[in-house]
Amino acid sequence: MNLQISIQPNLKLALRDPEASTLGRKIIREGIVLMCNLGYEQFTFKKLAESIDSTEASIYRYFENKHRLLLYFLTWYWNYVEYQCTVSLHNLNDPEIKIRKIIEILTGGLPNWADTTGIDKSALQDIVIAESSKAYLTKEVDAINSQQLFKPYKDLCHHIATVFAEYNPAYPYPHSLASTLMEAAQFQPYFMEHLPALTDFKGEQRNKTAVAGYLENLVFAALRK
Amino acid sequence: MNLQISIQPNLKLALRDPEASTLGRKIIREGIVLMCNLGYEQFTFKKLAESIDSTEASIYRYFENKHRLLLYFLTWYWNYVEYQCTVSLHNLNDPEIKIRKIIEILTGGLPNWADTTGIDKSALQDIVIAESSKAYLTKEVDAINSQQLFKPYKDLCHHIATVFAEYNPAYPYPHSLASTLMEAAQFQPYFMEHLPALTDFKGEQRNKTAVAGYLENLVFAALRK
DNA sequence: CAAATTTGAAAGTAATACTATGATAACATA
DNA sequence: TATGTTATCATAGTATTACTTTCAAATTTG
Repeated sequence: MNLQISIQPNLKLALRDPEASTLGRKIIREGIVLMCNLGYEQFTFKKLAESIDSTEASIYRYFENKHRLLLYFLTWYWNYVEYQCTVSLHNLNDPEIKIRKIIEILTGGLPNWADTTGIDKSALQDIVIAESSKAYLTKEVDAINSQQLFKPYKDLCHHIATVFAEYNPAYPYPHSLASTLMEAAQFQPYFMEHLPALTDFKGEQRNKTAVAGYLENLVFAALRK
Repeated sequence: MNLQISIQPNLKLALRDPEASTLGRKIIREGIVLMCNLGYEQFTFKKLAESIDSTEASIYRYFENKHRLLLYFLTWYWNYVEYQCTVSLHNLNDPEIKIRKIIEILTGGLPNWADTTGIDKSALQDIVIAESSKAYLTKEVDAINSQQLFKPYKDLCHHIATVFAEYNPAYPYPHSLASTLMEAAQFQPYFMEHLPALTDFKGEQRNKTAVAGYLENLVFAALRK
């Protein structure tokens, strides 16, 4: 059996569906690698055009600007995480185990399991860690939000909050705890690598397991009945 | 008695001390208001020059680029918060009360108490909320860090972690909890305003007290002995 | 095969992020 | 008060970014 899953970000994000053409797919796949390497600020459509042997104008036919392309990447990622959560939690009843699973998914990097997409998940995860905040920390946030473009992120947050409520229905802040968890799962590994003074993870344990330990401790403490 | 406090960001941040001249002080004071209004991306030295009736070139004699200016603003802010914590915690013995005070300071906005600086603290706080992450989420992070330019932020984090350790010496993640707290104290009010689905704070309670309640609950739960 | 669509190639524009230079104003010292 | 120093202004200039436009060639689709 070959499970074909297709992760399709909101169509409003792109001017035309990039998964429907060779050029479009190259924009996404090379774009992820290039943005990961250069960082959002240094990344330009011109550089991407060069690296895929195409032109700036052609890329502009797919995406209005690089902020939309970033949103497309992030949407892809959050849809993928949501999908992973849905699959992983499917047969589980115990909310405690569900929460552990969620934290594992959020911190664990994406398994390349069943990957037929050709998307470099590890590069994508690096983009999510380093550039996510730039998606919403902009003066355009309200305009973007009113187009529902943050829906996958909000849906995942709500999904997690629902599991928290299942674990402890009396806890008053499930959504805030979920968004704090999602943010911390990005920031703590980044701090661990670049600003270790902001964490308690020492050099030798530079692995995601340590972060997961901290987050589990935090979440279960907060939710304790 | 007139307490004169002077908050001086790291000198390496500026090419010449902006507090030592009229123009320099205008760059800081108007710069804060303008960056708050336009957001980091739309803010330019040219626009700032126009709004203070000076020239781009003159501003470049004070700051290498706008990222340094942002760092200067943030450093000012974190030094100020550190100072406030030092003063507020001075006569307190009970670590529980200290923690409540810290959360109040982190979420409460800056009182304009004893203000002789002419700096718009409320605009500065908006910059901290919306633009802080852009200070370190850049490919230059390691270079900047090696110049000690994140020291005030790291010092405050360590200060808070120390109070956590005082409250519960056995807690294994005081620094990560401190950085998570500092980040959440910025993000939750931002989410409350722009992406309320990521929080549990409803429209009518759009005040910082609600966020403080969530953060106290979270921190004390994590630190529970 | 014809028509429609996509892409490439090239050029152009406005704004950004600087750098350079010479003139003038302010200021400090002798 | 004269003189040297430094800060600021005014202007101009460069390279890059973030796009837009146009037209021809290639490709896809009906």
